[in-house]
Amino acid sequence: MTESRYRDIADVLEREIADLPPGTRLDSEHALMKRFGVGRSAARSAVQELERRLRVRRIQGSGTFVSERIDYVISRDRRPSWHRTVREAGGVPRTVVLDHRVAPLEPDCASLLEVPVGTPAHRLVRSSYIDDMIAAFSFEWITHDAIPDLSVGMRVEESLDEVLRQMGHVHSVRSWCRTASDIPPADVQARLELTTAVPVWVVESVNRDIDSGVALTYSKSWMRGDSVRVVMEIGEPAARFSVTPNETKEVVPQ
Amino acid sequence: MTESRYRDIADVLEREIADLPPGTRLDSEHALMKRFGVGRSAARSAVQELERRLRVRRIQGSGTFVSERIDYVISRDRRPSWHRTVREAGGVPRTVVLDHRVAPLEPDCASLLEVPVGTPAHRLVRSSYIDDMIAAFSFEWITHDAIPDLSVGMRVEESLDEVLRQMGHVHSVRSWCRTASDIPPADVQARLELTTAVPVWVVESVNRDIDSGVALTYSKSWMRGDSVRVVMEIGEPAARFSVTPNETKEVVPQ
DNA sequence: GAGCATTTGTCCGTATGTATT
DNA sequence: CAATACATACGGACAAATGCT
Repeated sequence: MTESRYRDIADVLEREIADLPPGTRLDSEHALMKRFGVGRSAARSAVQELERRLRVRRIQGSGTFVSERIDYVISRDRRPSWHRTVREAGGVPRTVVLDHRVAPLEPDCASLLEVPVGTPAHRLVRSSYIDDMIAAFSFEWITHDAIPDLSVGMRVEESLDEVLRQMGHVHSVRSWCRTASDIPPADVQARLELTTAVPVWVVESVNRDIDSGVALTYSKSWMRGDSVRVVMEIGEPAARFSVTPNETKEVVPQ
Repeated sequence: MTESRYRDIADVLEREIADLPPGTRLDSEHALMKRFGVGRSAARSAVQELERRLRVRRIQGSGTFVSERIDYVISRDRRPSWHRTVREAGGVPRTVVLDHRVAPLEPDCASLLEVPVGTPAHRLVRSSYIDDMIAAFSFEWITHDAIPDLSVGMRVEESLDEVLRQMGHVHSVRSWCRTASDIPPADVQARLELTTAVPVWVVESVNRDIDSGVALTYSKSWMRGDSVRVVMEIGEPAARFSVTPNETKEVVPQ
């Protein structure tokens, strides 16, 4: 492969920031120029390389910051809760309601929630953060029957899963889920504060009450790849196999 | 957001190549400079933007080519066959065996295949292509019981699923699967002919015989994001919902 | 194999624009 | 308003990989 100074610099920086807490600011491009004795382009390429590796995110006018990337494991038996998942990974979750209204369900949502088209349901639009860094953007539909006064609950508790438990007296579990990765549409890209077109996670999910089996919520979320690593599992649990497919012990032959 | 000429150029080119067959070569950077009346950096940035959008892949010394991106849908009821999936998407699949040996199973694989540690099994290392463009790289372990003379079958048929059907007389189905997206280790990155560190799919799968329930194969594959869009589904099928989570009808409020 | 043109990859210096603090 | 930091862009140069003669 082609030699490159910027890759060396990126490797050095990657090792350095490995132990730094998320949100820590890196040296500016100008500082890197002086430190490594290179021009602007090499210094800039190095930091962009780290951005491609999902190690940092850059904000114009502000700086380059160590990113926080948590595992978001989706399987039949895990609670469908953003807040819970983030906290278990050691991050501080936060969710902001951008819009909340009660509206009749469109055909797509209605069929997934197994109610007649036009049935009124809560419609939430929210942004989610990890350690105050934007991580996800989502639409959520919650059947009106599950919890008529959703807004009351959402004022004291950010986790939808928790609100449904405490005020709706239902325990939601994932009954269906579809995950992919894609270039988001421009509006979603803007919501995720992405300045360039990169793949993000698309997670759709239908949750039901564990006891009655009644469909409660349908959600469609976009998640930044540098915030979460979505891991999706189907079938019987992986016996004694490690959960992280990160480490590769196998060596490529020849 | 920041204005940029290169984004405009990228948009123009993206529309132009939308209808071109995969593998078609784009204009060189030099040609784009003259055509759009910009310098090299702007022309180059435009093509790199298309690369980030997974629309093209670039090969040093050769050129920039329209990429082929197929849907790879993983669910309980779909056949675990690369060749079948690619062909259904209109692409031409090809697989090359890099290494084939019979070796005793390590603990991890043995437990997933539910046989004693050290049981001999076939170990395949293969590269897979779509329209002669590298798309995937995988390790596969096949229990020796399922098909003792695997190499004979692999000489006439590239699809492992087909070989097992025709020579092993077993019909494999996915019993467990885990999918994620990650920056690959350097050796895998090289195998995928990636010159920069970008996220790729990691798909692990255990397949069993549909009749006896006996575990047949365990595989770990890496797939380029600009070759396949992995879609994974758990739970009951999505009713009348479209399979592609691409189109976003919802409008972001305010 | 050697040589050559083409194409992308890396890097420099410099300048200006834009967003944040 | 000023300073800082990232974003875009120009022109030039050389390196490395590819493909063809």
